[in-house]
Amino acid sequence: MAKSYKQIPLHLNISEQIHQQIISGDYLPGAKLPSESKLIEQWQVSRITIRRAIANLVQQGLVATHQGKGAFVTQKRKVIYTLSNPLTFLEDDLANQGIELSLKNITFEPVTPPKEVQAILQLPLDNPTAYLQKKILLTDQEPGCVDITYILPEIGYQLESELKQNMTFPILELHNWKIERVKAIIECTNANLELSEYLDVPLGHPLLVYRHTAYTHNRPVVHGKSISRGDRFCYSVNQVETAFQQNQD
Amino acid sequence: MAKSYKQIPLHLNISEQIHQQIISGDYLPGAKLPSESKLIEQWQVSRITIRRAIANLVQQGLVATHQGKGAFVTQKRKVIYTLSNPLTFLEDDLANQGIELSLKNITFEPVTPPKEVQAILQLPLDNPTAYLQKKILLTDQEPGCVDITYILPEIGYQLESELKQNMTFPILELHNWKIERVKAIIECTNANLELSEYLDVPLGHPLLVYRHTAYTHNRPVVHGKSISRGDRFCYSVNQVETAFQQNQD
DNA sequence: ATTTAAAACTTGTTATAACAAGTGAAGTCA
DNA sequence: TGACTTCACTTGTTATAACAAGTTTTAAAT
Repeated sequence: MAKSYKQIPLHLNISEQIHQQIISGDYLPGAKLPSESKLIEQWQVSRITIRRAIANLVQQGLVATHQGKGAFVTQKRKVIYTLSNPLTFLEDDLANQGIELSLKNITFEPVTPPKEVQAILQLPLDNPTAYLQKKILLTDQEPGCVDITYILPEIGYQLESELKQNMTFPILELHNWKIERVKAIIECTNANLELSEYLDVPLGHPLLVYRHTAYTHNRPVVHGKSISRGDRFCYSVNQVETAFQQNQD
Repeated sequence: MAKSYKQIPLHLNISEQIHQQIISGDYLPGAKLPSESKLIEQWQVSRITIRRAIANLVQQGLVATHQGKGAFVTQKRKVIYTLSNPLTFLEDDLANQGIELSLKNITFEPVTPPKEVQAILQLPLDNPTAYLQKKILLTDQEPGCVDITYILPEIGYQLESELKQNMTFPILELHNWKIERVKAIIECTNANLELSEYLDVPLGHPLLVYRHTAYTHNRPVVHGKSISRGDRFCYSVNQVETAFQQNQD
């Protein structure tokens, strides 16, 4: 029979207690939690409740489950993106942290972008075409970031082969498209189906989004977003008082 | 009887289709989805599957549920934090966007901070005390951000009443603690129990974290984190080429 | 007419049950 | 020995059922 419940649901109670056990070191990072059947035995509740409790922990990023294997405490060492000069944005940064960076191209094709993107890139109304590139950044062989970028057609056509194998900004820099300004928005979301497959994370996993537009001679050249695993990445900012007077516009 | 399932689970199929309906405008922001019983009728599946499908949408931030009322499509208009001068960090920023800012103090007390914080604030080893402040920032009367900050004891003692009612940085500035540099990390997580109560969001809701340390004359004065609702806030950055040569250190 | 109480919605929690499917170890056959 | 199969163990999906608890509408009582 279904039992009554008061203020705090059972599944929450259980997940909070396991949470405490993880924090206190009863389960170290990488360790395997007891199997569902053992937890059912231990807590004397139904499987649905245990599963809900574990789902809570997964949602909080403390635990990751693998079908057929078990539930494991996640170990988080975050990769730091430094928000200073956009050109050194990634490669040097990651190299300094001893992280191997590789790249996998998913899509590279001319498309008609959505209205907002057409406006941002100032595409001609009679032929609003741009190259759409999707690529996955792998850090230490694991997918960590999806990059979805719209590129001006002349650039995309000219640099296709290089853009497919390298980071965008350095390649532009190499070919006389000097990036002088980047406007960016940092936000967070949860993984949808497409992203969860690209990044190998469960649906709803927290993700960091870096939406950017890069300018050369006050002309937008690329616009897109980089979506990183929130459990593995973060952004670093240095705000200096003097920057206030200098970058006023 | 339980039916077989192939690659794509039913609940995912359903949530993706509802997702499409939301995107295509069948359900506008703020609109109410059909009730669970109607969706069960519509899709000819069990309640547990419909609930799982809706849970997926909630997890992705597309839908919010209210017991006794229903499930509603969320309407997102994000508040923008500009990462330029830390002093104007919030108040001016939000005022420009026509957003009313108010503040609710939760905690203000002297504590012995954790080891990492002691080191960052360079507290004396024989008496490692600092003020711990927790406050909630409300934008347009709704809780949007939790601020958890450790403050040097002399500052906390002197400015207690003012810090309880105002933003931290402007108050410090007013009293000869000129903030010259802020080191910050931006990351994202999902809401745990404490944060979900403070911010009035479901467990696992995506959150933006701004971890910062502020310096006066190369001395750390405050260290803490601001945790904002990921569905309502984002950070804006302007990366300018010239900034590279100037802020080298 | 206003207030109160009941009823009819809604979503939230929990239990039991069965089958699907990934993983790894033990055992079988060549 | 080596490749294959089988089995036991794991988590994943779905169904049915009952009760808890907010919310709104309706009906009753004053």
